[in-house]
Order: sequence, then C-alpha cells, then structure tokens
Amino acid sequence: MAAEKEDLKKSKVYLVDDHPIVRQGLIKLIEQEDALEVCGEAGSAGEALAEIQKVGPDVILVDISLEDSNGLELIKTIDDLGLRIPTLVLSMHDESLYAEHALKAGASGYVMKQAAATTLIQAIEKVLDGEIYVSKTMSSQMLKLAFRGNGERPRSGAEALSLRELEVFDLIGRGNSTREIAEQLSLSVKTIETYRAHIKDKLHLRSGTELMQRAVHWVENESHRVS
Amino acid sequence: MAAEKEDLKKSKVYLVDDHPIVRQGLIKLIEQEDALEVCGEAGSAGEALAEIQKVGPDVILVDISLEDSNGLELIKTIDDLGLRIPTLVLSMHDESLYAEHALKAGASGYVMKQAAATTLIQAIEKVLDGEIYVSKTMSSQMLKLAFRGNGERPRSGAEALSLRELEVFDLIGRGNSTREIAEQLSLSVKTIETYRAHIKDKLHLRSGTELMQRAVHWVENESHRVS
DNA sequence: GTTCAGGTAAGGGATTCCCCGATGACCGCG
DNA sequence: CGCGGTCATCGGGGAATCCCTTACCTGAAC
Repeated sequence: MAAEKEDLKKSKVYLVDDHPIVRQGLIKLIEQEDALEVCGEAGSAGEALAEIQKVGPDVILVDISLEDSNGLELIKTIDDLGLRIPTLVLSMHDESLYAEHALKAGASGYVMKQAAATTLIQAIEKVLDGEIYVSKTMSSQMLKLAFRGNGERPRSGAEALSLRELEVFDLIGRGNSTREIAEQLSLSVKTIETYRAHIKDKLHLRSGTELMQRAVHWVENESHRVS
Repeated sequence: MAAEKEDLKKSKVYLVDDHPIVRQGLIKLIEQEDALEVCGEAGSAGEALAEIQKVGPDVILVDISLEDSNGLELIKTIDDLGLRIPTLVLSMHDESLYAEHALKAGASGYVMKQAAATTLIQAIEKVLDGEIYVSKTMSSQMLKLAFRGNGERPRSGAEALSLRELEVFDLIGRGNSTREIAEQLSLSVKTIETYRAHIKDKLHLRSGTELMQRAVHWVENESHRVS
C-alpha cells in the first residue's frame, strides 16, 4: 500500500545474505513494491562493504550468518565507517536470542524469516522512516526489561550468552573444531577455549561433549521455538 | 533456457517451507520461469498434506525444518500415501549431513540454499524429468559408495556399523564422553577409541567433531524410528 | 574513578585423538 | 581344514584438546 512517488524516487535496498536462492527470492519480493528497488546484493561482508559505498543504498537488509563474517559485525563496521544507513537484520534465529544484540550493534530492526512477507515490507518502510522495528512481542518484552536503561536481567539459557559466545556456540553446532573456529574468527585457539568454558558455565554443562551436543541441537532447532 | 510449451502446460510446483519470506521469494523466483508455476504453499506438514491431494502438483519443494514436523517425515508420508509426486529437498543444512537421508526417505533431489538460484531451477527441471538431482560432488561421492545401485550390502550410514559400534555411536550421540562410554560398557578406553576410529572410517568422517555431530543428528532423527 | 562485563590470551596438567599394531573368536568357502 | 574376513578387545606414543586458573585491556555503568 502507498507509493505515490512511483518510479520517481524509489528507495534503494541492499541485500546481504549467504543464500543466493533466498537473495533471489527477496529481490523478486522487494521489486514487487512500487516504492522499493534492490540496488545490489552480496553473500559476504567483504563484498557488501565494497559495494554499498558505491551504490549508496537507503537501507541494508542483512542476515546474521554470512560466508565470511557475522552480520552484526558488518553492521558495526558500517556504523564505524560513519555511513548513516539504517540496517534491518533478517534472520532465521529466534529474535529473543539476537534482537537485543542486533539493536546494540546498531541495527534499526530485526525480522525473523518466520514472519510474513508483508511484515518484512512493513519493517523496511518503518526503518526507512527512521524508526526502529521489532515484533510486537519483542518490543513489549524489551520495554519491560528496560533494555537500554536498567541493565538488570538475570537471564538463563542461550539468551545469557554474549555475542561472541553465541557465535562460537553456533560454529560448534555446525561441526567445527576448536581450531577451525579459531581460524575462521582469526583468534587464538586459547581464546576459543575460554569461550567454550564460559558457555559451558553459563549453560551449566559439565563436559565439552555435552556442549557439543547442545550446540548441535540448537543449530538444528534454530528455526523453532526453543526457550 | 527452453520452455517452448509456454503457458500451455506449465509444471505445477508446490512449496513447503516454514519461512513465509523465503516462500514468497521462491514463488517469485519460480514464476519467473515460463515452464513453471507455483500451485500452492505451506509452512507445515499438516497443511501441505491436506492441500497437495487437492491441487496435484508435479513436484514438491520441501524444506527440512518445518513448523510441526520434519521435511523428511513429510516425504515419507507422501510416499506411503502412494502419491507418485517427485520431491526436492531444499535446505540450509550441509548436504553431507542430509542428502543421503533425504534420498532414502524417497526424495528425488537435494539442493542447499547456499546454491545458486539457477541451480534450483535446474534441479526442479531434472526432477520433473524423473531424474535424481544432487550436487556434483555429492553424486560422485554417492556413486562411489554405490549407495543406491544394487540394493544390497555396500551400505553407508549407521546400518553398516556392527552392533558394538552402533552402541557406541548411540552413546556418543547422547552426549557421553569416551571415558563415560568405556565405564558404562565396562571396556577399556582404548577399545572405545578403536570403535570411534572404525565408525569414522565407515561413515567417511574426517574428525571426531564430525563424528559427534553426526551421532547427535542420528540419535534424534533415526534412532526412534528404526531402533 | 571504581566496579563490572565482555573480549582476548596464556600456562600447565589431564584427557582424548589418531595412526600404528596385536590377539583371539567366530564364520563362511573352496 | 586351513584361509581370509569381520568383530570385539586392548596397547604405545606423540599430537591435539580439554579444563581450570590467571591476566590484561576496554568501555559502559554507577
């Protein structure tokens, strides 16, 4: 609904998602809107950074899991570069796990892939208007927790993990060894070992084997509701 | 390329994926093809089963993770109902983990979301022609294993394991460490290590981490069904 | 301006991984 | 009836990891 400007002044959307098929689909979906057009796409943070400075999009749609990096890192980088482009995180992960991290990283919104297609379009429009988008349930929950004013949350479960820890947890679940994770994140093996220890601690796990098991389960069910 | 039939006889594609946004995208992507049209969509196995019998699709595109069930279960159900509709599995999971399970469940192909959009179209066309589609690397690997050439012994997967190996595999998947398994079975740690090595060998796994990952997957997917 | 959480890393002993080889006990097959 | 094949069981030894502890830096919070 609404788009009286027609093709005079379409808002440019840039896509970052490591699944080409999903990207192609999103393009078709977005180009269907009169007020929106896709000005580029990428599967990795590197590509994305190189291109967005050329094409100057009005909004960037970014998935959390990328080929070479993390979507939230990309958002931080964009922020650090002083580019004032609103970003909308699109992910299959449950929002309760990532929405907060995303907003803290500087994103303007968070949409789950489980959401309806119209929700995505609404979120894009809201973000283009300079507002913040999260689902109703999430926003009320965040307000309740006074997410940005009263750092008081005795959370438990995977939600208690820091961003880095969550990243490592995810990579563990995908079958990567400690060494492989260290290489992928360009960190010391020792650092990854520390994260593993922290995760085990927070999740009350006793052995590395249990950690692995949990991580695999989590990755498996990342699109389902598992709190 | 190719589509001389034009709109006279489009092949009907049915979509099953629990992400509406991805579904919308796939619709746009598929409808772009002259020879294909989307005849329906669902986010759960229940919906899908109810509808495909009405609309009679020529091919079903199904994601592995669904709202209420597993895509592979859906495929088995479709098979059991005697519906002779080819199914193509579309998933974000690595094919080495699922492609074989998918084909065994009765699917005609497996495409990762990491693949290019054109790959998906090619896969759909191949499956519509009654052929099997898997990626080149996967197919050569499978042919080498003679996975489905002579329905006999050169099996791969958990069934090729000996009793003891299967027992150990199961315990690994349940989160037990090597030492714990040794204690539970009253065997030497060294013996368990040997079993792990044998299992890795038979399942063509490269690291202990992969073994663990596979074991966890197996425990939650197949142990309940065959046992 | 001190406290606190997150990110990064190292030291060192305990454990496991991983590539070897080894000993019986079966079991079918020419 | 030996002969090869598979199972089930264990060990050596070096590399890799796990696990616990400590430590430094930073930035946000109080």
